[in-house]
Amino acid sequence: MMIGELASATATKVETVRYYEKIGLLPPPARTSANYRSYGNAHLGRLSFIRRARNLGFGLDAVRELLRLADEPDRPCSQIDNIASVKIAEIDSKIADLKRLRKELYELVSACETDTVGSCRVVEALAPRGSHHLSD
Amino acid sequence: MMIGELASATATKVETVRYYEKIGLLPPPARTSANYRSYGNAHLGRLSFIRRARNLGFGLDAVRELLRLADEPDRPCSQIDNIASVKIAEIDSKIADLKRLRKELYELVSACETDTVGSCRVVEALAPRGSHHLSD
DNA sequence: CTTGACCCTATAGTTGCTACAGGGTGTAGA
DNA sequence: TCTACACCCTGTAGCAACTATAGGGTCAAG
Repeated sequence: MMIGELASATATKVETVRYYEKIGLLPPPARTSANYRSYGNAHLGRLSFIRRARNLGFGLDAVRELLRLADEPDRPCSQIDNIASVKIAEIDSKIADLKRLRKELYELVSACETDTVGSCRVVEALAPRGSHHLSD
Repeated sequence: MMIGELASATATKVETVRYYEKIGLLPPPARTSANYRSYGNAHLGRLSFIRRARNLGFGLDAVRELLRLADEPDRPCSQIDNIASVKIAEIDSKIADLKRLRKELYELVSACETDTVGSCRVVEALAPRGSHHLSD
């Protein structure tokens, strides 16, 4: 399989595949006589893994760690669970943040419909406590 | 107020304050005879605004836009509401994404507690459909 | 009078890609 | 056979939004 085929099979850009190789996430494949990269199913599997983990919000370092663990099938699953659990906690806190945010923004938008910026609650709310305008 | 004081008052790093000045988000303050930046309450207000907006998930361009609008108190509030409404929609979709993610991760973690990586659901789930190990 | 905490500028590094620039390869049509 | 075109190669520069480093200046306290 050539790089373009691998890329489209995993919804990845060609440049990203080469980038993953450069940073050591994807092993260098064999080359054809024309120096083209030639991939097999192992590469497809590994790249799919990487892309799925990335979509789940893991950073490249976490992906590297997951791959390292996944490559040693005798390790206890709990090590992988630990990484995933940390990620869940992160996600929970992000969700909480976003909900607070949403509530704040929603209240601001519904509180002013015809006013001018001078009395806009959005602006007031973003200014520091006790202040009423940015140029105070 | 010196830069360090301003920074700690707004939970910002000193370098970030200087960075905001460099990209034109924060107006250049007066300087002392020793060429130190000297900030007043207007700067504190503006930086608080920026940090709060950033924490609310606005990108620097959106912050710039909000500041521009906030600086002209006669504009209709609806222009700011529009920006906020778009942001609310973005937040809703981010929350939905994160919830999906959380559910997936949670199911994986609760499905395997004592197994080894070889049969770990996390690894299987990350691998492409139909495959059972990365080096297939 | 020197130590230490602060300040200054300018530049390079970070993460995770993405986009050139400047070339080579391989196949299909005129 | 020529040539147009899609694909491949390497290497480097750019994006957001900072963060860190190098190499210096300033100032109050001991």
